[in-house]
This record gives sequence, structure tokens and C-alpha cells, in this order.
Amino acid sequence: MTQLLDVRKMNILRAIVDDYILTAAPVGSRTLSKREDIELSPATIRNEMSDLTELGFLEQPHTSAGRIPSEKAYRLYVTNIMDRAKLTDDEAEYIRQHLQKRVSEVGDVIKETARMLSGITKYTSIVQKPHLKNARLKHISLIPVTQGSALAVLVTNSGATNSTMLSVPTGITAGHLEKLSSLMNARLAGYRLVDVQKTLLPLLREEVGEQADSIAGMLESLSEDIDRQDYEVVGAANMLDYPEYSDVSKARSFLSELERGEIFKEVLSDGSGVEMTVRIGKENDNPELQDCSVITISYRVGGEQVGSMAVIGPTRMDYEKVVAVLKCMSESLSSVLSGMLLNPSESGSDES
Amino acid sequence: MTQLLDVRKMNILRAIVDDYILTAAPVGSRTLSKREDIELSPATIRNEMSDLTELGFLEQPHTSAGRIPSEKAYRLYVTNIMDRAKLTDDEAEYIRQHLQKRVSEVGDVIKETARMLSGITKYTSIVQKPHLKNARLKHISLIPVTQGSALAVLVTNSGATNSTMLSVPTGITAGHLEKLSSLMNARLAGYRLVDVQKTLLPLLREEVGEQADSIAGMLESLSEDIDRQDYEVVGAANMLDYPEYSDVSKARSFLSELERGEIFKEVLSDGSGVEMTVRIGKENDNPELQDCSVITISYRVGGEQVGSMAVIGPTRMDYEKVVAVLKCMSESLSSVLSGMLLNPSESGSDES
DNA sequence: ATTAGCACTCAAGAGAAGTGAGTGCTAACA
DNA sequence: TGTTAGCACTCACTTCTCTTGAGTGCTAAT
Repeated sequence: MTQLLDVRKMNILRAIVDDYILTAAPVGSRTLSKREDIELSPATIRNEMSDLTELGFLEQPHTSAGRIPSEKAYRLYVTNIMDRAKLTDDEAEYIRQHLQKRVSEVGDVIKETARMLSGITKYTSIVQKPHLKNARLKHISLIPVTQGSALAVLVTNSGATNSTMLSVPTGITAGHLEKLSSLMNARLAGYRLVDVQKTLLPLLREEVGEQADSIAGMLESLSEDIDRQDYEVVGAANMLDYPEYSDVSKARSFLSELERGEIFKEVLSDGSGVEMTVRIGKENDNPELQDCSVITISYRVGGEQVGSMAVIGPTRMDYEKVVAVLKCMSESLSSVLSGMLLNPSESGSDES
Repeated sequence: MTQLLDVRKMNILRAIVDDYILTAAPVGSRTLSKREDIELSPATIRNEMSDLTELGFLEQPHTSAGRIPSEKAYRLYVTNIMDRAKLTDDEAEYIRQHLQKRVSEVGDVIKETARMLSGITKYTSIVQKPHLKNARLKHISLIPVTQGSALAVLVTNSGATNSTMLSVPTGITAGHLEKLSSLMNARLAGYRLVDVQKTLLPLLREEVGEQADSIAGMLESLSEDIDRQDYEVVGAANMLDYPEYSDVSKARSFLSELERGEIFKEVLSDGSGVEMTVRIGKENDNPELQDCSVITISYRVGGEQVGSMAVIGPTRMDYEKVVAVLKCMSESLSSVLSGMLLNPSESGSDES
């Protein structure tokens, strides 16, 4: 798909991107010619740079400034480093170790993942909590709380749990609840929650007979609860370290947008099945992200994709590092969660 | 306790504080003399300002600038507006309405409270989720999840619930869990959770006999869970709107500190029983808050204080508004939560 | 006791000049 | 023909000086 650049142009382009990622300042020909890996005179480099500009890989803020990479250049760059990106064994080990220290609650592991992700990359990280849609219902309890409310506790076969408050209509007694929950266990256990939600809950409504109407609302909010998605965001403040956000009002609008929370749906949009996606600058729909890059990767529990995580940084982010860290983090989180949820006594990547 | 300033000085001081809160710029004598509520010549005002400076209520950034209020001045100011601060009925109604729209989960109500708090004040808000310490245990369920883990669900007599994952040592069967939970229900129900945690859980350990050691860990993490406190923070980005934080590095360190989360303990420190506290500038221990003011108020469920909320803004925050909003918000949240938890079918301020 | 008048201070803004990193083009060179 | 040295040119940035104006304190008059 790409007009292949000759080796020399490639080298120069890569050098420019590398340098710009580091310094955020336009790169000039003399700077490049001083590098060890480029043995050309400034003049020659200028000629090549001129070509690269014409081809759309470089941009010039103004005549007398150096060049900065265009988004097209980043794209090419990313394609190239994609496979190369890998952490050293030490770093990978560090991540795995740290993640396994916190093996109590799923929520804590997610939080720690987000923390490490932003701690290592120095960018902003978002980690989605595992959703339950594809998990199979193992058990449901309806625990009466007051006369007007009950707690529904879902346990899935992957060991994930979720509880939500239901408001119980007057007229439904504890006895009813007990019957309802055993009916649910009989009918729904073993099915994927997404099926429970879409097809089985409505069916169930028919079956309960007289109280059908009163119970409808409860089933509805149960269904809503299954959809509920939650996120951990860490390191938003990191963005203030980059000259891209030295303008306070820009920083402000970025942070506000993050806080609004609508970003998440976009950023972590499944891309169902795709391992990793890289969105560079304008490739992001959200205007607030148009001079950011977002790299997203999914994670799994027992082979099943249950959530994703992302790193958001300026377009000139250190793609190689971020890609490498994300790969490793996804592996580690997948294995830790699988260990916790499927096989809690020991930590392995066993499937039940 | 205070050397009473004469009426004129008071007026001038109040005018200066008012003006400075609005503009964040040093206030000069001419500006003041133009105000309708002050009928004095600039020169006279200068004399008074000179006195006020000597008394420590005003500061001068440099010779040829106006004056800015000292923290001592804010203290005095706050003392004066404390009772006066009150929302109009419309505003109060608006808050109550909005809060009651979201009556499903406690978590949502807390989140909405934080949102409104920062939305109305334009500062940063922190709202603590209600803690359970003083609630009385009504019921506890231990639900087996996998062979190695179980979910403990606490239900209190106030209707609050909490669930936490426990890792179950090998050798403890579902039967054991069932016995344990009925033992717990028999022994612990009706006691305050703080007592359950401090005295009853350890006692229980003796009673379970042979498995005492294996179960100890579970009881331990149950106890930890009761202690767990959680917060909603909203509007951190608002701070970037104020010239106080136009310096990016200052903004950065503030935001980082917020994200670290240690602030919360300090900010929401109970002050058990105290309704409202105002900490101005250096009165805050945390260095990152030393040019902020923090106003904290507690809220209740059924008369019992169960959490608090705070607004953080620059020292020149609009104290009157913040105090008023917090008062109202505390009332509203208390009544909504009491309604939800104690008497879920209708929304009143009834006690069970 | 208050105020008008005046000299003084000082931060902030507007130009003006200098600096330096960068470019593109041309001509010489291997 | 591809590479490089040389040179004139561009333009953001820094530094400096100058001006402006909001503010002060002090003194003398009301």
C-alpha cells in the first residue's frame, strides 16, 4: 500500500521521528548530520528532507525552522516498530511481579494495572474493568435488604461477581424473592450473561405469572447492571509535562473531556477480536484527542476477550515503548486475572 | 478573640476581599472609592488600608500594586459570612431535585453529589462514600464462588450493602462456609460493624474450633473491607481556570497530589461531630494545599454521621457561595440517602 | 478627620535590535 | 549523476530599552 521510500529516506525519516519524539522541537539538517547513524552532509539531508516534505511525510512550521513528522510519517513509523517493540526480560518481569502482588480484588488489579501503565509510560492510561457479557452465569442470589429493596448478586463461572441493588415493588415478599431466585438459577445458570440479558430475562418475565409486571422493573435494572462498564483512569496530570499541553486552556479542555467520561466508549471501542489498535492524531474522532495518539489493546480471561486498556499520549509519543508495555501488560493482566478468577488457589494460565 | 476593627475598616476590608475574590488582582484605593458602598476618597481609603496592612489583614505584592487580603483577612471574612451564607429557595430546590433523580444506587448518588458540587461552585469537589462503621449488621452471606474463593455480602440495618471477595483456604468446603455464615449471623447480627470488626471477629476466631487458623485470613480481609473508604473526586480540571494555576507546573503538582489520593484522608478527617470546617491556606497541612482553601462538611444517614464532602478552591474562593452550597448539599444528600437506605419505597426523612 | 495634590515606584507592554538555527539554491567536485 | 560546500535569506526568540499607568506615601490645605 505504501510507496516504498528508499533506505536512505527511511533512515532519515526514522531519525527525524526519533528525535522529535524526544525533544518536541523541529529537527534540522545539521542536527541530523551529527548523528552517528547518518553519515551525510547537511546539504544532502536537506535535499532528502525536501523530498520527504513533498511526499507528505514531513511538515515545516515555518520557513526557517526544521521539519516535524506528519501523521503519515508516524503511521509508517508505527508500522515499522510494531514487531520490533519488546521489553527487556527485566522490565517484563518487573511488571508481572508488581501485578501479582495485588491479588485480592479484581478492582485492585485493574487499578494497579492503570497505575503501572501510566507510571512506566508517563502518559495517561485507561483500563476497563472486565465486563461480564460473555461469562456464563453460575449462580444468582437475591438477598432481601429492606422491605423495599434487595441485593442481586451474580456469580459467573469465571469467578467474577457483581452485585446490584434492586428496588422491590411492594407486594413482593421475601418468599417471592426466594422463589424467583431459585427459578432464575434453574433457568438461567450456564448461559452467557449477554444471552441472559437479551433473550432469557424477557422469557422469564412470562413465566413468573401474576407478579410479571411488578417484577419487570427488577429484571430491567438487573439487565442494566450487566451492561454497566467501568474504567480506571490514571496519569491524566502527566500530560501537563509535555510542551504540547503547556497551554493551560488546552490542558484544561483535555482534562475536562477525560473527566466527562465519554472518551472511554470511543477509546476502548471493542474492535472485537483485534489485538491492538493505534489511532494517530486526526484518526481519532474526538476533537479533544486530535493531537493525541491512542493505543489500545485488549485483555482476556481464559482465552475470552473481556476488556481493554489504552494509553493516551501526544502524537509524538514513544510508540515503541508504549506498544511494548501494552503487549506485556495485556499478557500479564490476562494471566493474573485468569489465575484469580478461574483457579484462585494457584496462579497459572489454566482453563477450567 | 479578635481585635474588633471599626465599622469603616470592616467595610473596606470586606470590599477588598469581595473584589479580590472576583478578580484575583490586587485592589487599589481608587477602585474601592468608585464602589457605591464606600463613600470615601482614595486618600482616606489609603490611610485605612495602610492601617489594615499594619494589622496584618492586607498584603502588598510590591510597592506600586494594590493590596490583597491576607489569610487572616479571609478568616475574619469567613467568620462573618458563615451564618449569612444561604442559597435562594430556587437554587436549593434545584439541588434537591437533581439529587433525587438518581435514586438507584448509593454510588450514583454520591457521584452526582460530587458532580453538582463542582458544577455549581466551579471548584474541585470530593465526596466520601458513606462508611459502614456505625451501621449495625443485619445479615451476612458467604457465597461460594470457586473452590478457592467466596463472596462475602454484608447487609446493614440501614440498608447499605457491601460485598468483598474472600480467598478461601483449601480444606474449607461450601458446607463449612454455610456453617460459618450462620454462626456469624447468630453471633454478630445487630452489632455495629466497628464492634464486629474490633472485638467480635477476633472472638469468633476462637469459636470456630479446628479451622480457626484457616479462617483467620478470611476474617482479616473481611475486617479490612469494613475499613475501606472510597471517594468521588470531580472538577479537578476546574482549577486550571484560575490564574492561581496558570503556571502549568503548579497545576501539575496539584493534580498529581489529588490523584495520589492521600489528600482525602487529610481533607475529610472526621473532626467527629463538627458540622463544617474551613481550612484556609497554610492551615492545611498538605503543602500542595497551602494556597487553597478547603471547606468540609459531613452528612448523615438517619441522624448518624456517615461521611463527609469537601470543596477545594483557591484561597480567594467564593466562601459565601461554597458554604451555602455545601450546607444545602449536605442536607439534601442526608435526606436522599436516609430515604433510600432506611425507607426505600418512599423518599422522606423518616427514621425506621 | 478628610481630602487634594504631587513626586515616586514598579510591573507590564511595545518596539527595536541582535542572535542563531534553519532553509533553498547554485556551483563545484568525485 | 549524486554529493557537498558556500552563501544569501528567513524568521522565531531573546534581550534591551522606553513608555505607560495604576498604585503608593507624604504633605499641606480644607
